[in-house]
Amino acid sequence: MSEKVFVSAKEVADRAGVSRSAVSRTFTPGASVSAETRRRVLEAAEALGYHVNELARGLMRNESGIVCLIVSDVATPYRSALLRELTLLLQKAGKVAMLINTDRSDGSVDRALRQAIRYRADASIILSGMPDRSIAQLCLRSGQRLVLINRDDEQPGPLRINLDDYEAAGRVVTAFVRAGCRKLAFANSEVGTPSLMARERGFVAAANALGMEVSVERYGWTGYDAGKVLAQRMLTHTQRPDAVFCATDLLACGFMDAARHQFSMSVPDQLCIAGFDDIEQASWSSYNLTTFAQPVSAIAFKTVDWLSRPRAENDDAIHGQSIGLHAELVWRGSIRGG
Amino acid sequence: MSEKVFVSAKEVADRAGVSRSAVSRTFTPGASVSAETRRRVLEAAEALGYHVNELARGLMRNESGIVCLIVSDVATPYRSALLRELTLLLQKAGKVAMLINTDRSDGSVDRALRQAIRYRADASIILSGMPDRSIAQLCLRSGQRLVLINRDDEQPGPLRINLDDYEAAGRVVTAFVRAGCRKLAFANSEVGTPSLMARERGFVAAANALGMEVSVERYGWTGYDAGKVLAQRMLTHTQRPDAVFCATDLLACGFMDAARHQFSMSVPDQLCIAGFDDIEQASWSSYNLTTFAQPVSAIAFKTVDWLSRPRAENDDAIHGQSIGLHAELVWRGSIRGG
DNA sequence: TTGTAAGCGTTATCAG
DNA sequence: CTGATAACGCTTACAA
Repeated sequence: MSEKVFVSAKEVADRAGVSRSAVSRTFTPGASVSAETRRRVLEAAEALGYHVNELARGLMRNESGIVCLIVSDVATPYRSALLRELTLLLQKAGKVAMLINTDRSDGSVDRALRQAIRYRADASIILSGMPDRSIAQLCLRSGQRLVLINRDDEQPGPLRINLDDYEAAGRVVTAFVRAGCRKLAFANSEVGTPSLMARERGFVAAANALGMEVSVERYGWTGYDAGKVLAQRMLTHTQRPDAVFCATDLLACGFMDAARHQFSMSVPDQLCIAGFDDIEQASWSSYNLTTFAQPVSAIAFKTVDWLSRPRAENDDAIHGQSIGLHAELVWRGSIRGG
Repeated sequence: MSEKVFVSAKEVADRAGVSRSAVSRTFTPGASVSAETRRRVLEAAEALGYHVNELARGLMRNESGIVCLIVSDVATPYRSALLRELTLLLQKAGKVAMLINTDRSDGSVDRALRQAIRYRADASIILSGMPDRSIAQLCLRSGQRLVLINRDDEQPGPLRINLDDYEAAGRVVTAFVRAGCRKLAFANSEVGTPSLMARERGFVAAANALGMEVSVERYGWTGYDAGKVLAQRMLTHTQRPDAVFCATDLLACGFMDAARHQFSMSVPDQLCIAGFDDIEQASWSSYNLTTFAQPVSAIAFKTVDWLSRPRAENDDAIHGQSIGLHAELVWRGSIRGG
């Protein structure tokens, strides 16, 4: 027993003694129904436990209300924070989020986009990875909207939101120099996404402009463990750095822990550290990390706002629209002399 | 321009010179199509960029492939870890996850379940909050499957997965006593969910059984900040505890930071601390927290496994099925003498 | 193996 | 304001 049996509009209509169109109209926001009909329909619906079938509605309206969130590393502080904001705003806008985890296997962003198409998602938001050009084009041709968050600005997609990683990284050089640091280092992961590389390039360039060399090291993924390993490598050099900019807060936490607990260095006295993302842990008093804040709310707001707007207005489908957001430096205690 | 125009099976059929049923059959796993027809359909589909419309398919099959994840505090380490496992396994099982964030406003679990019904979800997995009995019954009556993770065991739902919170909490008393602690304390939040309260009761009961009193304090939400506040309150008592069990790792991290940085206490020498959840940060060397591991993978596995199984087999819809999972104590450095 | 036709639960159109 | 009727894109007997 217990097959899936949902009650349909016809049953409600029968019970309320009206036509099925009347039922449909009752549940369509801007439709004309008399108060009396409406009342009777609502009553019958309540009694029967009727709920509009969004699948059928989507079929007719050619608009599913579904927005796909394509993301890897969901359990990471920054990603999950962005996820929280996005789902919240999407819901407020009457949309529903379909979450596609691209953690395992390669080319899974493409698979995710294909799934978005199969479910006739109104839009896809890509938080991780890069879609293949052809599949992205297919999405756009199908009339699906695409948002790329912190992806390469070269990637196709009608809305691209990017941070000023390069410039931000430059600003931290100034901070280090002001703190009296001379031997700068950059700790990066090997994943080499555009944002990460932009931070590295920006940091190195700004340092070079001041006539300083930067020792760069890359290892592993962008997590805590990689930060520890990076510290082990970089702090055993003959020339120990006195300031290190980590491409990510997670890296910074790992780096700091290793510096303190394995090399007995004091932060920020012997070593200044900066990170990027402003994850919650950066503010925990064990770390108290100076870092750049990802404007999570702003990113989510811009995204959903753009999605909620009518099509015609932003139909820059060929070139795409690019929004640049600013990463604010959050001063805490890991750089001397805030 | 750029209305949503997806290519339909009819167009593929026309191009391939076959009937539309042939197309349908080609994309239905166990259907009989000749190799030649199949090839031509696939070719046409590829050329046109055709993708099955899951909305329409769901309408016919009465099975959407959608599973709703109802959750609050997504950005929290434990929750996001569970989310990661669930989405991954669901995808592997050919399902797709719809994420409903219940952070804001009350009664939103009910709203979420209603949405699950509207999208004809095959199942809903509830990670936070409690559904109203009536709406839960409606889901079940509609043939939607319900899974409750770490909710009250009294709640309705055919699959309930729960931890042995009560017993686990008892085991930490033993650990504290073995470490020579005499003044036990329990730091809890005010949210009072069943799991949290079970930990508190289990801890107090086990301590009482050994003739020890426990000072219990409750404050705020289950986060880091609340942990700090709890420490400030509990460590200014005339009778300072020498061991504290925090209902959550997040609370424990906050508590530990406050104890060290504001009260200059050393952990575990002057104060033993235990937490619950085994979030990633618990293993970071600044905390090195002894804690209970949430069996995240097991939870996700049990859930998806149950969902993948045919209906008849587990149609214990009235009583529901209850799975008890064990929380393993992870020994680290925050209790003396591991 | 194939095509034809009916039907899934909606909404949109169009008379009344 | 209301009710018939025709889509929407798909699956699935049923018949060939």
